[in-house]
This record gives sequence, C-alpha cells and structure tokens, in this order.
Amino acid sequence: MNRRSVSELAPQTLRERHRSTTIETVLAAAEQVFADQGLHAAHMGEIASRAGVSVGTLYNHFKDREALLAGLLEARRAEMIAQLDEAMRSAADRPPVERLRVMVETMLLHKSRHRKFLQILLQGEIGRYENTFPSACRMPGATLHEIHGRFEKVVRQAVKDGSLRAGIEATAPMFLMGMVRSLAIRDAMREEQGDPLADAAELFDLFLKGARA
Amino acid sequence: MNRRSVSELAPQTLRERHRSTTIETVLAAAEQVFADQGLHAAHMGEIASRAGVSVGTLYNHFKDREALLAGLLEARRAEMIAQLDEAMRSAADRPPVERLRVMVETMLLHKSRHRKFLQILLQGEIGRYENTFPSACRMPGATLHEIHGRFEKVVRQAVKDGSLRAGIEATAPMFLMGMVRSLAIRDAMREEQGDPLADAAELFDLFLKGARA
Amino acid sequence: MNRRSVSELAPQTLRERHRSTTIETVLAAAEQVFADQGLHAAHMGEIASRAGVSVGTLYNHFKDREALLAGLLEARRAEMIAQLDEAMRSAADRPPVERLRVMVETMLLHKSRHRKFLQILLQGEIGRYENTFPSACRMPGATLHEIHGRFEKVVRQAVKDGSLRAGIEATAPMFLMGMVRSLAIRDAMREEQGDPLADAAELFDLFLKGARA
Amino acid sequence: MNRRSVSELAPQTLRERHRSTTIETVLAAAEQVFADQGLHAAHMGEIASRAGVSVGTLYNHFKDREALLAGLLEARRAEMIAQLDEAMRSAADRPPVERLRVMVETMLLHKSRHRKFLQILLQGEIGRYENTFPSACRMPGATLHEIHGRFEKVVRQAVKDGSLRAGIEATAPMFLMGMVRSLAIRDAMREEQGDPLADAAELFDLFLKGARA
DNA sequence: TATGAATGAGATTTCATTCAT
DNA sequence: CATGAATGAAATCTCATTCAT
Repeated sequence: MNRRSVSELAPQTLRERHRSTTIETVLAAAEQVFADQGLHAAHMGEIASRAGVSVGTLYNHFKDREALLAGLLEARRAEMIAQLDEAMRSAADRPPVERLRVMVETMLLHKSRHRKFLQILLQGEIGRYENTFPSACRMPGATLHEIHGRFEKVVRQAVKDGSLRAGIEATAPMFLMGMVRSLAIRDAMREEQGDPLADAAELFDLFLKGARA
Repeated sequence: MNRRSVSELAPQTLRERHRSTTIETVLAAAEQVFADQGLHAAHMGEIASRAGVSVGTLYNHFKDREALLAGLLEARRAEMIAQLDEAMRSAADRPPVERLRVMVETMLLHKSRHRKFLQILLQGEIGRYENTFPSACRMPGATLHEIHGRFEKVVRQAVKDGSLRAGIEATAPMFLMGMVRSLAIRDAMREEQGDPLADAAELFDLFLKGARA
Repeated sequence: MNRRSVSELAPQTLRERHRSTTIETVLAAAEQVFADQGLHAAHMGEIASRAGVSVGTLYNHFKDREALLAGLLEARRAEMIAQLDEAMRSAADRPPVERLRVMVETMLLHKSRHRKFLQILLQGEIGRYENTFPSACRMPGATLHEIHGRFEKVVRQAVKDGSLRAGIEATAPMFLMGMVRSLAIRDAMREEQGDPLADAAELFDLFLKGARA
Repeated sequence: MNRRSVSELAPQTLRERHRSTTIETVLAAAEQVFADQGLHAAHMGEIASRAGVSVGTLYNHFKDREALLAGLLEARRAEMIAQLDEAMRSAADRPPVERLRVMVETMLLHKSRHRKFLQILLQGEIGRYENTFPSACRMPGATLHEIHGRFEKVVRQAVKDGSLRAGIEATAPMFLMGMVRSLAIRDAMREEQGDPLADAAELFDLFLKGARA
C-alpha cells in the first residue's frame, strides 16, 4: 500500500463514514419530528435544528422534504419487515399458531420502541397526504400490505393444519392488525407504554378463544 | 298581517334559518375537505369555495380555523354518540351480547356514511396536532373514551350475566374498537365500502368464538 | 333601478376599479424593477415594496413570478405594436419610404419613454432565461418577429415602387432594427436620452444613402 | 541534469502548466454556462461540474463568482481586441474602407465561434447587473468603447481620404456595430449560424451604398 | 352579514462561499 | 492545491386572518 492509495482511500472512507453518520442523525431527528408533530407540521428547520445541522445539509442528502420522509419511512419499514421475517425464521419449526403469536409479539415489541412511527405505518391516514407527498404516501399502504400478506400466509397454514377454523383466512389478518393498532393508539392516548408481551398474550388469547364464556 | 310585519318577523326567522343553513353547509364542506386533504392541508379557501361562500363568511361563524375543526368534530361526535345511544335504547330489552352486536353494527353503519371522518375520530393521529389544534385535538380522544365507556358498560353486563367470560372487561372494548377501525382502514385503502352488516357479522363472530378450530 | 341592483352593482364596480388600479400599480413597479435590476434580480419583494403593496398581493393577481413578467411583457408589447400600427395607419397615404421613416421614428419615440424595456424586447438576451421563464421568454422573440414583419412588408412595397433597390428585402428590416437597437444601447451606456427625431433622421439618412462619399 | 533538478524544476513547470490548464478549462466551462444560462443563472456548481473540477477549485483560482465572470470577460475581450488589432495590422496597407470591411469581417468571424459571448459583450444588457457584478459589468461597456474607438478611427481616415462622406464620423461606428449585433441576435433566435463572410458582404454593401434604388 | 383583496409571517428550497480533510 | 459537505442568507410562494365596502 503506497501513499497514493492511502491518500485516495482513507479520506474517502472518512468522508463516507461522516456522510452516513450525518444521514442517520438526520433520519433520527426526522423520525422524532415527524412523530411528534405529524407529517405536515414536520418543518425542515425543526428537523435540521434537532439534528444539529443547517437546513442546507438536509438538502445535500435529500432532494426535498418528500424524499426525506420517503427515506425515513423506507428505513423504518425495512427495519420492521426485517424484524418480522427474522422472528418468523427463528420460529420456523414451531406450529403455525405459535408463529402467529410470535408475529404479534414482534409487532408489539417494535411498537414499544417506535410507537409513533408504527402509528403512521399502520394507519391509512397518510393516504390523505397524497397531494403533499405523492410518492411517500404509498409506502404505508404497501407496508400494511406486506404485513397483511405475512399474517395471511401463516393463518392459512394454521387453517390447513387444523388449528384455526376455516373461513377466517380473509379477515383474521386484518382483525389481528386492528387489535395491534388499538394497543398502539391506547399507548398514544395515555402517553405510556404497556408491557408488550403481556399485551400480546391478552390479544392472542382473545383472538384464539374468543370472548364467549 | 301586513307587509311590515312580514318584513319584521319573517326576515328574522329567515335569517336564523339562513344562518343555520349556512353553518351546516360550511360544516359539510369542511368535513369533505378535512377528510380528503387531511387536517393540515384543509385550507380555509378550499372549504369556503366548496361551501359556496367566501372566506369572510367562515370567519363570521367560526372564530378561526381551529374553532371550525372543533365545531365539526363536535357535531360529528354528537351525531355518532346519539346514534349509538339511540341504538342501545332501542335494544334495551335484548341480552347484553346482542346489544354489543348492535353497537358494532351501528358503528359500521356510521362508517359507511362518514368513513373518512370516523377515521379521524377513531385514530389517535390527531393527537399529533396538539401544536396546531390545541383544543380541537382533545375531542377525538374524548370521543374514543365515550365510545369505549359504552362498550365497557355492556361488556361488564355480559360478563355479569355469564354470556362473556370474565377477565376481558378491560381489553375487549379496546379490541372491538380496533377491529372496527381495521375495517375503516381497509375501506380507505381499497377506496370502496364493504357491506356494513356482513362486516359486523364476521367481526362479531370472530370476537365471540375466537379463531381456534 | 332598485336598491338591490345598486347594492349588487356599485360595490362590484368599485372593487373592480380598485382591482385594476392595483394591477396597474404592480405592473408599473415591476417594469421599473425588471428594467433596473434585470430579469433575474427582479425580486418579488422589491416589486411589492415599490408598488406599495405586500408580496401576497402580487400573488393575488399573478400566479407566480413568471406570470407577472409575462403580463408585463405582454402589456408593453401590445402597447408598442399598437403605436407602430397607429403610426402606420396615420401615414397610410404617404409613400412607402416615408412610412418606413415613420416606423423608425415611432420606435425611437417609444424608446425615449420605455428605453429599458425596449432593450428587453429588442434583444435576444432573454432567450437565455428559458429555464427560469419558459413561457415569458418567448415573447421578446415574438415581438421582434412582429416588428420585423411590419418593416419587411413596407420594405417590399418600397422595392416594388422603385424607391428602394431590390435584393435587400431580407436584410434591411434586420439591419434597421439593429440600428435602432444601437441607439438604445448608446443611451443605456451614457445614461442619457438622445433626441429621438434627430436620431431617426441620422439613422434613416445613413440607411437610405449609405456612407459612401 | 539529475533527478533532483528534474524534481525541482519540472514539477514547478508542470504545476504552472497544470495551473493554467485548469484555469482555461474553468474559463471554457464558465463561458458555456454563462452563455447558456444567462448571467444570473450561471451557478458555480454547474461551472465546476462542466469543468470537471470541484467548486472548491473554482475558489482556489477566483476570489468569487464575480471575479470568475470578470476573468472570463477579460479573457474574451482581450482575445477579441487582439484579433481585431491583428486584422487591422495585416490590412494596414489597404485603403481605410477596406480596413473597415476587414473589421466587420473579423467581428462576424469571431461571432461564429463565440456568438453567445459576443452577445454579452455587445449589448448593454450586462449594465443591468450592476448590483450583482459591480466591477465585471463595466467591462462590456469598456469593450464596446474600445471597438467603437477603432471603428471611429478608421471611419475618420476614410472620411479624410474622401471615400466616406463627411458627417457620419460619430454615428457610423455605432450603426455598424448595431448591424453586427443584429446578425448575432438573428443567429440567437434561429439557433443557427449564418455564413460570416456572406453576412459581412451584405452588411457592408448596405452600409456603403444605402438602400435607395 | 357577506364579500374577497390585502396582509405578512412562515415554509420550502437554492446556491455562493467556507473550511476541514 | 483539490475536494465536497456544511452553512445560512435570501428568494419564492402559501394561506390564515383581517377589514373596508
């Protein structure tokens, strides 16, 4: 390794490291602001100052406000789906109903760290931002769809192996997600997290056995 | 009755009629716009033009943008709670579980007419507008609470009379509302209404019997 | 005429009068600023304050910066072409060469009142603002073309009646306009108007007789 | 000559060569961008990337944006004046009228290579950038003046030797330059170069003989 | 009371310039 | 010297609100 290569590579590496540090700092600040203030009230100036950078820096890394939001949603969506898939992988040899329980637990664990953001991803609400964020607003719908698909697949397996009753394949995933969402909203309203595993147990218990005496 | 008296009495009545007509027209326009564009993107000019009045007229009836939103939320909240109470009253002599079913049906029927607005009322989302709408944003929470209270009351009665099992008093209302919400979001995403009564039947069936085979 | 019609018409008329007063004030301010600062440096804030209105008012009457520029160019173009046509009409019965002289005089008279603006209209320079003003920048070209067409028509008549020599139909209008432009630039450089009629006489003398001894 | 001396001398020479190469590359890029986009829309980033260097490099060679524009104008002015002077020198023994024709030809030849920039130099337009480019904007005026002076000198000689008529000394140079300018604008508008020598012939023919039949 | 033009604070975005590497 | 990310002043445009008619 000669000097040239050092002087060509090292600085690049340093800059790139610095670059991704900045991007992550910005995304973290954006998450806070988007979650605290809502999508429309998340102002670039606020994001910049929470990230400790100037507005210009935001625009060095994201074309515009929408690209920043889209980047953030994509990062969180990927993270969440990855967690879900990882959980399903590690429970691959357990019976389908147990895998379903693991999925619910995973989502509630995710909620306890990213509640506000989960709310955005779980609610169709962002659909109403179509005019302001034409591209970013497709993501929550897509995320819902991805999660729904995973739930549905496992529900079908459980129906096939006889542990869940037939006829609920279409609605059970939706209702399960609705129940998860209701916990997210409960937390939002009382500004306090519940215990994710206890919540998951109660949720899943009702889902499996129903409310009838 | 001479002309004078007409021009003295009738105009007053007419004015009052006209006044409430105007207010209702404005509220209807506001509902559309708030629902279509989201809370932040609902502009006074848009509301005025959809109502067929000028912006000035909006300010003649509502102190400011927030008061308009609060008025709208209050009107819809009252309407919805009234429907719920009316439904419960007319089912007062049926068993608690049936009254619960009627409540779910009522909410889903309401959804089929006011889906977009129900979404605002049902989701904590508006909580994130605290800065923009300090007072209006307390209403959805209050509405959720009112509905939750009514569900909880009936659930307790059903537990007491032995038709629902004990231990679900705290969570069942929340999960029922979550399941209703999931139908609202499903409709939002596919831009198409489901049949409210069929949805209610499926929802309540899963709620009562659970998913287990 | 009853009261109703008065209360319906009079206020409208007043508002409309006020409205066009405002627009004209804004256009006048815009002309000053566009001319003084150049197209890119004509800032909306500057135009607004010279017009004695707020920026918002600019946007109540013109969709955006470009629309304001386009409106201004169009107003001045129309005015100039109208003057040219009026001059030609009033000289309709004089020989073509005299009509040509009148046209040159008209343009130089126009210059003495709108020199800076004539500069914009006479020079292809605005062509380089295509990116910033995609639509407005077509106007100077179009204006040049309109003027050129009028010169060309009269030159052809003069050639036909034998007062100008053949072969110059294509270039004479362009060179005449170039000579007019050079007077506008001379004035711009020495920040002082020449006498339009004297200038016209010298210009036309050289054009007709040439420089040869 | 040993290696040391090479490494002492050659690198200096290399650096200097490299330095002027860089500067010329930058100036060429700047000419393109200033000409294509107009003075205000010529952005440092664009110039840098067309030159294949970073913005920082621009600032290593030019104090600021204005200095870069001034440098560019000066380089092109010097080049153009040099060409004019060279042409006059090589035609020193021909009669004044012929020297005048050579000057026109020289300018039109220059136009065919630097049309866009000639436009900047020939038109007072830049005068309107006084605020943005306080020093650079004096150059086109100075250049116009230099060219005008050279034309005037030769016109006077031609008047003195009887080949041009008296009385046109003050205006003929201005009108000649105006005619040259009109060809530059014609080319700008139709996005296509004319043949410089043919143009020069027509121009000069009209200038000498006039339009009269 | 209804109107809608005027207002101006505030939001997004751009871009010349700096400076640590 | 070259680099290019960071900076922040400044520009355009929006929109809730006011107020004269």
